[in-house]
Amino acid sequence: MSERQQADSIERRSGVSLWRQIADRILQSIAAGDFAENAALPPEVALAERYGVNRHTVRSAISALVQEGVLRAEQGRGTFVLSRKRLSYPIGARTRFSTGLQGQTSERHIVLLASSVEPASQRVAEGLGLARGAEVIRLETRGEADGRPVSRAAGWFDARRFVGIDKAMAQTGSITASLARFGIDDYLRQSTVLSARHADAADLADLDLQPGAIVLVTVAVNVTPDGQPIQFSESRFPAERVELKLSAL
Amino acid sequence: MSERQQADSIERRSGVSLWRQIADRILQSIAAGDFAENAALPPEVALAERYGVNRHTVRSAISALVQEGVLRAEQGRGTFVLSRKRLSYPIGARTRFSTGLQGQTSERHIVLLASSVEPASQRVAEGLGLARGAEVIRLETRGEADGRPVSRAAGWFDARRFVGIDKAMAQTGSITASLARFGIDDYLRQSTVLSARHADAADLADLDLQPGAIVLVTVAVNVTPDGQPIQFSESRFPAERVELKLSAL
DNA sequence: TAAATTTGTCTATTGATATAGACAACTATA
DNA sequence: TATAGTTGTCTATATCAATAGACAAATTTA
Repeated sequence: MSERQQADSIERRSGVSLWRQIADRILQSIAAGDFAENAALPPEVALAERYGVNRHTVRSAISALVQEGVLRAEQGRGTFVLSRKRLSYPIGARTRFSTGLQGQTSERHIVLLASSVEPASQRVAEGLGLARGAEVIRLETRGEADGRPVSRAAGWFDARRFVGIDKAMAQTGSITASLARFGIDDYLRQSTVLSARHADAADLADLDLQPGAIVLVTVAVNVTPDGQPIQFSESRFPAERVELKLSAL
Repeated sequence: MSERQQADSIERRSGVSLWRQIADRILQSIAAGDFAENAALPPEVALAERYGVNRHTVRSAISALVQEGVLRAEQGRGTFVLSRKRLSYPIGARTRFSTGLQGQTSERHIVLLASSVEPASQRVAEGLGLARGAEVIRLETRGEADGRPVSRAAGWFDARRFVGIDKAMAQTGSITASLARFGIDDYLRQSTVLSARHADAADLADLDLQPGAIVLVTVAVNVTPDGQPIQFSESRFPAERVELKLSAL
């Protein structure tokens, strides 16, 4: 955002409090690289002037970001960027969790939170090419990198074809490895629909977000190389920690 | 979102007012197809109960959406969806504006808002493979569909190679047609980085949004079939009106 | 026509948000 | 060791957001 002016004005009586808007701006600034690692933010009075608000309002914004682990404030010294760069999450024909984040983080893994068998809803059935109401297995997972949640996904699989995939997932911690047990060595992403919205209560808990945060939502279908649908998924990413990099589709 | 519970609870003292959160939910519901065209929303008391808030809070949310042109309230009858489905904006190797939206809208076009010559910033230079500070032409455009803004983009081109592309764009109203004048019959999308954030003051004005809205941001590079970069762009989409569909090829 | 349903308006009260000013506490530096 | 610069805490006040209740106005249905 280096070309655009740092938005001069902030919207009042908008439904979004000023401190949250300012916190968003600061996050954007950091993500845009306006501050070096461990650099000091401008002093509170300067920020207050820049955004045209009271110093206390800036303090509210900063304290939210401190709580979030993005900033560290030291009395007498200043407020410093703890530099949490946004992860660049690749999406392409062969989207995989751990391979995609290689090099960006030292540690990453998927946790299986829950699994269940349920009748397929309309859109799941459509995505998987099953009859509505057919039994599907749902896996609820969370992706973590360096101890911070970076994704929260629900994946649906044909229950008749993938009996026990929940246990495989629990053991291996990998969708790819689990599918391999069913003879699927390769799969491709057929389609991805992407949207964004405010985090709801579930997102806040799942992704360890502060209220008012934004989540990126992808709805995708994975297929075998010959076009047979095997997985329907809805994933949510915290927009403040993740960007999606669309590569060679 | 048919599988997920209609968010049980709403976040309080979050920096985002309850009425805005509820307005967001209603928009999601509509986009998810929970209401048919011209269908009536549940009555205010029912919505209040569902979201666990006072009826007046629901009314604030509804009045914001009425102002936005999404709903129409009629005393004694109910509140009706004016059905503005989200456009599905395709992104793939051959992303074009007007072809992509075919069939979804009756009318669509790009307006050239401004153009200028400027030295390339760091990221523009990198994207176009030029030296930092090299002269580039910037085109500011807005995409409209059925009279509503659906995108707002800045595109940068090598000023030495594309002399007069601003005039071509003004005449043709099409990037593709303008590039054709420079002998470029085909181009591909090399990379796209996607993020989301709250709309800033400029977004609100450019995209005719209400404060608190969310914008999807893509930063992309277009190249000729032999890999020569020709365009660097940053586009912003109103998340409430647009979803991005990532298509293979 | 009467009753039920639904949106619209009004008053009142409480808590969160934002502004304002003053001063304490801590740090770096001249 | 002063001094300037910075974050932390406190009090006070005004405005916005949310709740609560009552009733009016319009529409649909029995």
